[in-house]
Amino acid sequence: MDDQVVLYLMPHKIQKKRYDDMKKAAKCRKFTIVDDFSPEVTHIVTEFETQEQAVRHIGLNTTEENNEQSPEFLKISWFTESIKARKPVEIQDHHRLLRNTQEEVHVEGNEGASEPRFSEWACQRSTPLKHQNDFLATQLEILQKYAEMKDENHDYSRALAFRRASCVVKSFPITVTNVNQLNGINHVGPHSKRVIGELLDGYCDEINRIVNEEWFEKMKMFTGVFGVGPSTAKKWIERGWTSIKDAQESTDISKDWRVQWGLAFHDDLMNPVKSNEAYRFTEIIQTEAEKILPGIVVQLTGGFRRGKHQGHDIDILFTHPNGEETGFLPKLLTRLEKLNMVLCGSHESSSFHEKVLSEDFKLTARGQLDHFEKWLGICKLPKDLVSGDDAQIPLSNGLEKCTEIKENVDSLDDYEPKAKKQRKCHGDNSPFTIATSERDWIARRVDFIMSPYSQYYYALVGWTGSKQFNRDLRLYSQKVLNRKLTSHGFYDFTTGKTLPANSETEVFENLNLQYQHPKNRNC
DNA sequence: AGGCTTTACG
DNA sequence: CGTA
DNA sequence: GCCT
Repeated sequence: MDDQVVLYLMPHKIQKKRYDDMKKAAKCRKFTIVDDFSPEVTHIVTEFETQEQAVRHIGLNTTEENNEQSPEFLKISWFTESIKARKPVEIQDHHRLLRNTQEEVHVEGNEGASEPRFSEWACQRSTPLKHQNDFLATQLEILQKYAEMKDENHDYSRALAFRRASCVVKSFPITVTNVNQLNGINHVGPHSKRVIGELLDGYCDEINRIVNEEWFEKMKMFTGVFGVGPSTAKKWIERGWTSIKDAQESTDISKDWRVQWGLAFHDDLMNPVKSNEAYRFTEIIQTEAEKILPGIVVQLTGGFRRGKHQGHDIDILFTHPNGEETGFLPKLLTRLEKLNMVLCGSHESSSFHEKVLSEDFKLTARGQLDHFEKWLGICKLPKDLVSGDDAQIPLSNGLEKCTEIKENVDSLDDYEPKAKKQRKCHGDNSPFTIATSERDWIARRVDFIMSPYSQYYYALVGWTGSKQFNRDLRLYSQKVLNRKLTSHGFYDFTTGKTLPANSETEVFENLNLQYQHPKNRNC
């Protein structure tokens, strides 16, 4: 009897250390325990609550093949009792997992009926752009930013804690009027509670002091420059600089192209990109992209995909269903340069390839690896394409203008020298000269990302964000599922394989999460 | 006490 | 270090 | 800072 027991302990929802200890304990007691699921397995032990959840995460559809001797699905309690008894104990009903007769809706010690419990994971909650606690969220994020900027010792992690508290109030279903409404909610601890309480009373000294701190103002200002992070900002403050102008007038400044252009076009780049502008730019890109590579998928991502009305840059993700993506981005950039829409930027290739994950060797042949590329830069967008502060401006306005530009440049195509001259023009003139010259365009931060089709939906989730939503998704994936989520895929440590996804919905299904619409990922 | 997303590129 |  |  005993030797017929083949144990499979599912790693999901178990912390790695505890999981290893449990396996060790089983081996010590001479249990037959396997690392991966296989048809010989007779006893599956898991932290999942229902058999259906467990089956989903075993991956293979095992249920079909061995009806005759289907394995037992057991709770951890059976495992611990068996460890204590030093032999597999008799299986009783309370050891078995629940069966999902109907999806979800098992109210667990929660009052009321349908009110879903407030999840500890932000990726399991809906976090809309417009929510019930704008003021509190904004204030908590001041504490977050301040901690991030100080970053003495481990302030970066304290910053995270404030951000999580902010995310809680952002997805809280009602306006918080009393701190006690947050009792028992994860991620809102004593410090955040104290702050919220004071804010509700009308005065919070801690926040008041921060917003009145000159250092904080300067840090916000300097880190607002493209290419300038906390470290550079601190150096500038130490030099006694108090305005962007001080940095612009300095002769001793970083030669990093981002800082150079970021300073020169600071005014343009501080001017928020409006959603209409982003949509129109995407259409232009779509038109050009299709000429270069028919069938290409062009997707506006970032905050605009989450329904934001303004943002600081435009993120566009590309893919091609037939895997013909190699070399596309350079061609697109050449085309945009001819259209006189490129100010500056840099290509970034990636060594990432599925083979790097599954096999343990690095390809050195660049051409083989350039499947996933990025371009980060600054584009020139016609001002009248931008000026649509009125949402009712017909789309054709922008597109006509675009066509006009294209025609002009098409005629230039035959005049190689002229085209070269144009490009050189930017090389000869300093960013500052260009910025102050008469011009009918505005500088915009733009990211282009090319993803292989096999990774596309993971890239889509990753590039749609928000940043906090991604952090939470990935942490959830690691802690709950023992799997690694990136914008390249969803990787199972135990099997060494990535799970494919053919839609954004499938990404969430793979994660065993309720689908969240992009507009509800504004954590 | 240890962990906090991801992790390569320029 | 800064960016994504 | 907050959670495990």
